[in-house]
Amino acid sequence: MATHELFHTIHQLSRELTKLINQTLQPFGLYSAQWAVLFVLKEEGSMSQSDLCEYLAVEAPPMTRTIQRLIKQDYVRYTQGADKRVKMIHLTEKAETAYPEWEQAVLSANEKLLAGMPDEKRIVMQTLLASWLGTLKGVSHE
Amino acid sequence: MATHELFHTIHQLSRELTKLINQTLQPFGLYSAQWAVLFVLKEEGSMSQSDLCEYLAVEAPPMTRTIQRLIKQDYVRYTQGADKRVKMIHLTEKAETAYPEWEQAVLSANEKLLAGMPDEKRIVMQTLLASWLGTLKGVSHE
DNA sequence: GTAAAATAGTTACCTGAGTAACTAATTGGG
DNA sequence: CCCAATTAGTTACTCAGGTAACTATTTTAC
Repeated sequence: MATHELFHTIHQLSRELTKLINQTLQPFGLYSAQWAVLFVLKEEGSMSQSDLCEYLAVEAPPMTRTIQRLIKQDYVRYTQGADKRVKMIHLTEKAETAYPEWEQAVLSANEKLLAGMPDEKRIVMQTLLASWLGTLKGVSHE
Repeated sequence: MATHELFHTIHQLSRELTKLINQTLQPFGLYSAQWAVLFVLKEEGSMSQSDLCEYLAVEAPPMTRTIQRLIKQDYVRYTQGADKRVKMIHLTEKAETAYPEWEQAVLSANEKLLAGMPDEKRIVMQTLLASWLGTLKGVSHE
């Protein structure tokens, strides 16, 4: 039973997807981790940094770094909430303006990545993977 | 069509799997990337570094680093081939001796990671993922 | 037979993510 | 009310992977 093959396939897929998304974003000076944040902020509006972490299932330190880079590029800003510990993150005008172009590039890349995969298969896969991830997250908390 | 959700699930799975394998290997002072190399060398015997790269679908520089760490721990050694550019990598006695213990730990971890996943589903998933990866690798070469 | 192209590995530097240890602010218990 | 515990975020350091540029060999082509 070659379980390691399954794991290896998943790692490779993850790397391959990131690589191709990064290639897509390169003309805009963005990277995949930044795009994930921009995407969530566009969907959800203003969010605290820890909410972003939870949403994207990432620890706090990588999020700090990603946001600092986005701030440097003036795509994101924060405002202090009533709770002075919290940084509420939101998109800048500059990001809102550029967003549609980014989105179109990413959407068309996604399409290419899934070309030749019938919706039916995609949904089966997504369902299986999501349920597996769910049980895994349980395992690690024991 | 939430394709980003599928991608996000795969990234998370990849990270979660690595995390749990690293936890399993920690008592032995090993990391997942090192284990992958040790496993292949055990299966295949002596291999050149570039063959290892190809087999594990990893670029040369990470492989150099992983092997250098394994050499430092005296789990691996290289001998120069007829072609002086090539380094043939092989396990040391020390690694051969310790291997069964490592293997058992990893196998039992793998079982835990797949607990609750019927073989049938696992195979469907593996098949879908592998065929997707295959087409993806084609896309990036265009 | 030698100069150019290809190949194996390394070095330097980058993204992405993790843990541990820290600071600053807030909440709760006595 | 005030001190302890918790929470939000940062800093420092690590692993895993990637690209670009390099060295040292080996092939290939002329």
